[in-house]
Amino acid sequence: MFQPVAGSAHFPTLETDVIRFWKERRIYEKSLARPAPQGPFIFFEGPPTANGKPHPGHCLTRAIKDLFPRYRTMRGYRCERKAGWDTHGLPVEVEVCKELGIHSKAEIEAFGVEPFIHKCQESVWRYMQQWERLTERLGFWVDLEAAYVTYHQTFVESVWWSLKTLFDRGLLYQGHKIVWWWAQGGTALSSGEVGQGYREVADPSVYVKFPLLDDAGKPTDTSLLVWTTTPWTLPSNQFAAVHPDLEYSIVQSLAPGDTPGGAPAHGDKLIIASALVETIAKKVGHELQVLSTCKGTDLLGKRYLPPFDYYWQKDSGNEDTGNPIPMGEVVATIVSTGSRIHVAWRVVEAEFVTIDSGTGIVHIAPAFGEVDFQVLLREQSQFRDGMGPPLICAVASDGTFTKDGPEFCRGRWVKDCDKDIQRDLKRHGLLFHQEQYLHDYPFCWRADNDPLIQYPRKSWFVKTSQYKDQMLANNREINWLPEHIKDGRFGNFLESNVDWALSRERYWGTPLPIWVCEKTGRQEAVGSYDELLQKPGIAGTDVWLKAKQANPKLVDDLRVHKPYIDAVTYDSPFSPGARMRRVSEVIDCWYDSGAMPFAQWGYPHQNQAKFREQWPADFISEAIDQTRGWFYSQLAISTLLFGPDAKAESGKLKADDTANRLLPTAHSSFPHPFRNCIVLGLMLGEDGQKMSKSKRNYREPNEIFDRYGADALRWYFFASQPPWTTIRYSEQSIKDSIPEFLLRLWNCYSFFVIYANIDGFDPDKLLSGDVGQLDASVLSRAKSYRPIKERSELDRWILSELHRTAAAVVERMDAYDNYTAASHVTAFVDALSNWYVRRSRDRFWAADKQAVDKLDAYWTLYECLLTTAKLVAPFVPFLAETLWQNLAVAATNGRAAESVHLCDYPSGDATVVDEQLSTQMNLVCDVVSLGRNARVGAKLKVRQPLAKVEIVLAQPKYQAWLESHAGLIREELNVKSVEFAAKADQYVSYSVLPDLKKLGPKVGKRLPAIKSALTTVDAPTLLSQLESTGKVVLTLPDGPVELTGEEIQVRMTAKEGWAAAHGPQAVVVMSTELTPSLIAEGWARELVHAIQGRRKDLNCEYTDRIRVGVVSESAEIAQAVQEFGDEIKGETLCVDLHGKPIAGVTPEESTLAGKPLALYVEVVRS
RNA sequence: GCGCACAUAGCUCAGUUGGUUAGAGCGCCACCCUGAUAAGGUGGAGGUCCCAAGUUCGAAUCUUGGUGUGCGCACCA
Repeated sequence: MFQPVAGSAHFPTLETDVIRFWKERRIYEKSLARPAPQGPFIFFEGPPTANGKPHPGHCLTRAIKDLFPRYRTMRGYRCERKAGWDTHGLPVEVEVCKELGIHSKAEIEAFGVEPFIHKCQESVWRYMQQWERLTERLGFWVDLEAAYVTYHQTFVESVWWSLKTLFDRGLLYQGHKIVWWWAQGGTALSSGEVGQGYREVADPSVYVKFPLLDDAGKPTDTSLLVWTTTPWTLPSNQFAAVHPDLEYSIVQSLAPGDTPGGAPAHGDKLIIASALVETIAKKVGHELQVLSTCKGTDLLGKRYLPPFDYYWQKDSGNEDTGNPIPMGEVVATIVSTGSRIHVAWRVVEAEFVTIDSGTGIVHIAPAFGEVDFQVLLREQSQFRDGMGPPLICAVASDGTFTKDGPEFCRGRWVKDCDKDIQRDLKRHGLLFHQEQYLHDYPFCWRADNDPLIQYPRKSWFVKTSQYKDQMLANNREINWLPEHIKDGRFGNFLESNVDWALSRERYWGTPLPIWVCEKTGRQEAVGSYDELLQKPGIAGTDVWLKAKQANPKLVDDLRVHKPYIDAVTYDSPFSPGARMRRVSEVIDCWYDSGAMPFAQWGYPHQNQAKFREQWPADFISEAIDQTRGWFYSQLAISTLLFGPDAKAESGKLKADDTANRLLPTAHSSFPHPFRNCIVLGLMLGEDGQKMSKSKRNYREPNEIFDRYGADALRWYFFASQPPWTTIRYSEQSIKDSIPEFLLRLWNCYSFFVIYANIDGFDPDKLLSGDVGQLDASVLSRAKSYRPIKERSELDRWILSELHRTAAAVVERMDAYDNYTAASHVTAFVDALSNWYVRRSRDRFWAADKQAVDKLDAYWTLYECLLTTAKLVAPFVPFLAETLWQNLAVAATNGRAAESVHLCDYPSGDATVVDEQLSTQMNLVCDVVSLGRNARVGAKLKVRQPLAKVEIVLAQPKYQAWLESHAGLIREELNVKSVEFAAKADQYVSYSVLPDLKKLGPKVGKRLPAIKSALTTVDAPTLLSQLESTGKVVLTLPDGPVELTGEEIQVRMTAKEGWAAAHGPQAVVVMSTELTPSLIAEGWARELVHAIQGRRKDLNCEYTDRIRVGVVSESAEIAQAVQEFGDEIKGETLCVDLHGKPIAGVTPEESTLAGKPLALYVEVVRS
């Protein structure tokens, strides 16, 4: 017996039952324990941060991450799913700061790094419960108990190992980086944070003269004119840059009062990009007379006097003569040419110089601009190490001028000095022009009034740029979905690769495991905590021990974090008596996530075999915002660590370095660490805007689950668009997936269960022994089960569709195309519901419970439902489980597979698929649909039987087949006979069209002529020609052309005046003549309809018998009752039908055949 | 500025290697069917397939240019 099924389902309730079932029976664990003939399917979980609330976008990610592992598991793979949490980073610190009401690093230090870290560690789990609930409620099967956590000691130590490996290979180095710096808070900001803080402000815009020097180093009367909106950077000027290809003009500034030819004032011959002469002349309001022009290249190397001379005058200290030499005079040898030039304050070239604004000559202050800094690096690289220009910077990290700045500025906030600097320039005759300039400038997002400045910080880098080609090669082997990511966004991103700035001057992160000798400055990387403890003269570990003693609840993992790890020092191997101290930085938390393929296992300190087995991933998925994030961090780390170089390098390292002997070799060919990656589109809110808490443009996931259920949400994600499109969150669409799919399947299921129980179709009795997964071979053992070949066409058809669908779904799912796969499923469920079940209803209702045809119908529908449950299991795991638990488990008294998720995925039996049958059934559907269409046109409702339907086929070959389905067509269209019109000229007009696809390549340019010729020639003539000769000959202006029957198509159009409709394959004509008998039958059908309505009103059971009295003055109704009484009784389970009122029964009054009708219906109580 | 993607019905989206009359669902209107019934079916209205040029016998589809949107990168001296 099947358990009775409610007519309408409340999916959220069913789903929570299923969750409980999975939990109690440990179904996920059992699914992992299944035999896995296909081997492992490896999945990596991109760690979310539990520090923020989950939103619908996370549901999409987690749904996709569930779909494919579930699918693969059913396909015979073993897919472990280790959860993970991203726990480090600035967002966590910010959250804690908010809570504490503090902002800056100074405030954190004042609060105390130790308690701060404790708070961070606690804060990480703030929304943990919500995440876990969401994960479970969505049906994302993932092992939360075994989750890796990036702050855990084992994880940190893996990261350390990898960093040590990179350090030992010379791939981790210290350098400078120009960062957006929040001086007041003492913190660098990420580009994302900077992007949030742009605001339009008015800054001073100054045009400054840089007097050129002659060969003797004396100022000339000609100056470079440079432009800047940050006057405070001028004291740190090091170069002036021009574009080599631009034309520059030397102009005479004719200020009011000056006269051409008169003695020019000091320096007022100016060099400006020719294209900007006019613009600048207009700005200053007087003429700039062009004296001569030159190219940018002609200016290269020319020396100039910087506007402030502190550094210019400063003792360079790098000459060995003993005599002080001011920096302005320092000369060094260019390695490549051997020539000696001044190292700074000269004109250099730069491609980024434009004529969009300014003067075409750019003031270069390398300390305060990323590109400026690049110029310095390039200049430095021309000289021998240390001989080139040093980085100069007159600003301290708190944003004030140091003693290297102009006297009037020292100790003052740089932006406050702009005015005084302008005044000073003016006094020295160097200020050519000044104005206000409106532009966007970044401010700190945490302190609106603090402008950010670009500032050089010491930073640690991973030399990723050296591995660009290998990363690109690795990328080429990855299967990206959608494909364009590979060469598009991700490929481009790799192309423009720069070294990874790894360090962060923060507190809550993986500490950079580098210890520095306090005396020599030499560095050493440490690969684990144990390794550290083995160091000679180890000290400072007591700081942690004391803290733990004082507070035993402290999580042990904190021992590898700040501030405890900072306290650990040891004897320097580089200098006797010196100590090794850790650098203060932590690392970018993206490195943590990118290290997860090995760090999740604690590799190589433990689980070495596990890592080798679970690497690289077959499948990962995240949204497109992870291109620069997790996708990149994984690829970069893996390529550097496990790429072709790694093995070669490891050979050179110490033999006892176990870590390096453990590099994975089994899969060292690209791609790694992931082979297939679905890049999800961004999810936007209902309003098309980015989802944001403040806008409230989405609903909490939990509310969605409670209202519609997780399956509705999942199906919406999987089936409504390819996953990589930008998806606009739509609650209505989620809601719609219920009637469109879930409920439709549910209806088939509930229909089946209702009638199977009524008829005693009980698999428990029909099937003996082990029933396993109730697949075809098991079912075929059952009593009353007949081979498919022996069943009716309708059964064979739906089973063919079923297996065809299964095969198609598997093909698409193997290609990670859930969208197309889902659309195949939808089409099948639609066919099952709207054609198979509907067409088979009479068979299920047949009186003879043992009729072969009836049992065939049960077995067919049963197999369809069982297989569909398996097919949809990865997509809508809850509904699938609900179906399975009743159809398979309950129905066999628990002998079937415990869960649908422990079944094999159906892949379709090709021997059951009958393509021809599909085509033919489509034709029947078309014909029926056209017939209904014709009825609508003639206003003949389907309840009114008609004498006949005439069908005109475009292709006569299907006639015989359609004839064999006349019964089906008769029923659907409610007609007495089906006929095929041979001579259909009275109903149909023909036209002949070219088959463009076939004809195009053959006749090319003559196609339009043929097209029009075919419309002018009489179609019947052409057709008879075709019939007799097998071809058609057209005469065109440029000669005759011969067309075969293959190359033309005949189109039929129903003529006016008939109840007819036409489609591409057929014209269907309904006979409109009504005989008294037909009319009477029509009334009988009306009566059946009315009686059925009554039954429903009376809440009759499906099996209740009734007595009916039909009281009407209409002779037609009486006639109908008399003539079709048996039919009426049969249809309505009526045991007694007469024309009299029934005592004690309230009649239903209505009108039928134009006369009042009183309908008495009474249930027969047994 | 550069790159990637997207632009098709009121809404959400499909549209296979270029091919005849561009589809689906929802919504709207009309009708129908109904013991699966808070479903189902049929029909209708609704499209300059973002614009322009080109290739082609033929373009929603290919090419080029443009417009708009989203995202990313760079720059903002």
